[in-house]
Amino acid sequence: MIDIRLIRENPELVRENIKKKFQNEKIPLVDEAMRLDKANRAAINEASELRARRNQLSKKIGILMGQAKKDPTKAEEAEKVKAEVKADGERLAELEELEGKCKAELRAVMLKIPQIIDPSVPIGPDDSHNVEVQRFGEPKVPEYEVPYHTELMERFGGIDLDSAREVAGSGFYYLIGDVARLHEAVLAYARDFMIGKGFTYMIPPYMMHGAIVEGVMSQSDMDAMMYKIEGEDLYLIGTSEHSMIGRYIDRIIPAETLPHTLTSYSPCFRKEKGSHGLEERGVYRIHQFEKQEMIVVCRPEDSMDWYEKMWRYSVELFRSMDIPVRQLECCSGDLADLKVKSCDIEAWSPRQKKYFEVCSCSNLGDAQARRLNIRFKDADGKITLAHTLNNTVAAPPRMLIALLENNLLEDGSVRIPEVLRPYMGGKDKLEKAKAV
RNA sequence: GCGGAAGUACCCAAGUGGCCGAAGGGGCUCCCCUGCUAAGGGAGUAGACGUCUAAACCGCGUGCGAGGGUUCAAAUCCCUCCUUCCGCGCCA
Repeated sequence: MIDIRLIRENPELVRENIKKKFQNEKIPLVDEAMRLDKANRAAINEASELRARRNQLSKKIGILMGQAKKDPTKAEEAEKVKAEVKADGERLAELEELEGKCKAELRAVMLKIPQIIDPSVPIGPDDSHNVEVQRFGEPKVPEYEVPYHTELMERFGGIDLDSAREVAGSGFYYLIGDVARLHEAVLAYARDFMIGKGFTYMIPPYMMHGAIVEGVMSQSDMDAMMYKIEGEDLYLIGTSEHSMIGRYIDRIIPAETLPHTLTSYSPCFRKEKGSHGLEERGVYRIHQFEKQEMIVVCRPEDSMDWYEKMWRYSVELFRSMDIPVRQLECCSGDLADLKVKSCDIEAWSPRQKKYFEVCSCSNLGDAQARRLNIRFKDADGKITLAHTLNNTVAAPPRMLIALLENNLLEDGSVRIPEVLRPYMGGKDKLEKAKAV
């Protein structure tokens, strides 16, 4: 969401930005926004004049009513003034309705106009134009065969999808034994890794009210992703970002506490409406998974530095588990409307011989903050919109795929990266285990 | 979940329809006095948002937990919801 003042002052810049994002159909929205903004302000002005008049006259009535106790003629006078105020009532009600309508329509339009992207963002219409920026680690393909991840997990007696389907449907899993333990080990390690970077660990609510959901996501995302609790005003979170950022709605943060660098754990629940390809079987795309996330709320001038730091943390984390990764920058057309700049960290899959997404790092600039009214206040009293960023630290079910594939040994066992061993009771290998 | 009480500015708190954007106190900021560790006097102290403006000040509008309603007029009356506290119940 951009500042309406930017449209008032520099509509051409906003149109150019829309073109860069290959959303030409949205260009008329700029004029639409200007029109609504103008109508809105006209209504506000007329309505507040009427209100001012009403306030004045009402005060006068009050005085007359007081005097009427001694002088009955004043009561008549008061009645006259009452009639006067009442006469304006209809017009005022009309204007108030108009005001509400314009405001709502304007917001709807503004929500569709994309955030101004960073000049460094590569221009391209869709994800095929995303740009590989850099690789970290050697993407190796072993001589021996690398099986599908579910098969690997089954080898260690670590997964039961059949029962999960029966109990909860497709898109759920039972993780078992060492695989389940490894899953938690990754989370615990990721948590401690971020704490080591100075982030504050947080466990947020896993459910939230509809009003917060509407604040943190678009209606279409909401329909496609969110599970609602029947009969209650509660939704299951799709990522801890939802309740972590929701925490800041309508807040004025004391500037001296910035930046807020947080790392949150939560289960995530997603409907995942849409097609599931062959490569999305197993634990790749599921309705329930767990994730360690990083969230930064900072001053505008610091957000690009944080963006750089954040994606590098992901790279460092994955490299410490011997997983080759690359940084893939989102091009303009693939960049979500709220984002100023974003990149994915993709892990190497020796089986598919390609990289796949494991982390998504985004700088939302002030777009999310404007939408949710997240501001900070300096010592001199100046209030400014904050910048917000988020990035995945680790989402184990999916990243377990990369972990297993990249650490698979020729004998069919999986080496446990050293950093995870303390969380695995010192174990250094996953070995064949019987199913339970 | 049931019953009871409450929600007013940084904090405490008065205020049951009209000179109330809100008494009083504490705290904080500034000034004065006095000086020896604490006391006296005075002034200031909604923030925020919208609008107006080139911008700011000013003005105007909104604002007393949130949202509706009644009324010429709502902190005050009515309805719904939320939160907190105290009992009881239930429960990891």
